[in-house]
Amino acid sequence: MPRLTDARKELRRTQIAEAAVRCFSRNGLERTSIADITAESGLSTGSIYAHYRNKADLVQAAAREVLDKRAEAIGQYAAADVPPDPDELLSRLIAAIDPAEARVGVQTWSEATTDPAVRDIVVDMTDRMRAMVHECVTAWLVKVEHDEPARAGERATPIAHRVMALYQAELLYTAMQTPTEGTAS
Amino acid sequence: MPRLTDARKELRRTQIAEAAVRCFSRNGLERTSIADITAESGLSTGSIYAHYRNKADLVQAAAREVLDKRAEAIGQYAAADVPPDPDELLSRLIAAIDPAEARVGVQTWSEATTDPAVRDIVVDMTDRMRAMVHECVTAWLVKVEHDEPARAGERATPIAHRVMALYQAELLYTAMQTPTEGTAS
DNA sequence: CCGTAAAGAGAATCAATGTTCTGCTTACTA
DNA sequence: TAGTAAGCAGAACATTGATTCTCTTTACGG
Repeated sequence: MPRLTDARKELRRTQIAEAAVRCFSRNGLERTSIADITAESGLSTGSIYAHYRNKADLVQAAAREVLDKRAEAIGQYAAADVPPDPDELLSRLIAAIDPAEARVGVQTWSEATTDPAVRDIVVDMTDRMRAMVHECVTAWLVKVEHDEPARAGERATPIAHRVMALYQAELLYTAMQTPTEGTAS
Repeated sequence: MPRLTDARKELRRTQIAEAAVRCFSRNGLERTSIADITAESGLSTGSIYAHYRNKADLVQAAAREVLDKRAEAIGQYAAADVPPDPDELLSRLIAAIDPAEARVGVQTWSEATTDPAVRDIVVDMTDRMRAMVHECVTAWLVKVEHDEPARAGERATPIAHRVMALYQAELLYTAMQTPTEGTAS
């Protein structure tokens, strides 16, 4: 059967999703038309609908895209040999924030307040990120502060909560600055 | 000249703005039509356009409405005789969060990422709120911790920053829960 | 190397919605 | 208390934009 090979198909999907993220970052979720994404991706209407059921589907893909990338950044630190202390972890996370993605991230939060599908994605991703931060903090407590693992896990919970909260607040601040940042491709 | 007295006019404006906030809370900024607000407010299309230039204007009014109400809550604590310590302040602020307004608040953040007018409102309000928290923390440092005023103001800055950040994060969590909460009038 | 069925382009459709317009009603002023 | 200009209702309009349809092109399997 002569359809696109899976790899190529996935490539097109991310090509479209990335174009969508750029558009969303510029104009917001609802104010980007399919035509905008068409233009930004260099493809056509029909092509986009061949890869995504509809616009909502694309929004969800964009949400996953952005959140996934952020989760990835956290995961790296959790696996480090010498885990950073919470303050250091936080400032590294903050340093890794990309303004364009911050904007789409905040837009995603907004969408999550009314769209259950997006809400599930955001909640799930947030939980995963918090778990990773928790893991990282636990590792730090064990390796650097020499806590017992059990006690470390317990103590890590409120710390992870705070780190996440401060991180999200910073994301918000970043999204607020530089409202129309030209993201030339 | 037979126009509505200023008080009555202002009443209609808030009546419309409050209806708008309820609609936004349910369906989001872009997915509420003027017709929805018409129905929710019990008025008509023409009437709404007699009080607000257009939908963007209404969104800005709603943003001010929600943010103002939050700022008000903070202001009370700052003026208290026995200022609460930062932790106490934070938990009181959190306790005062209303889910419906939290949702609209988050939607407002999202709008601010692309609409300069809304952005200005949000940034301005956030700055004002942070200033109030700063004032409250300073008062606490002076009255309870017996710092000198100058030093207190300095020490209060990072604390106020954290309190605001944690508060905003909590607002986000609240907005995430209970996606479709029926707000019967 | 072909044949085929999907990918892709772009016009056409069709619903939704912001805004305006036309009268009727009412609240204020004189 | 009467006149008037605004408030207000609701239909009409125009535009926008998501989705669908048709046709052409292309990439893969045999």
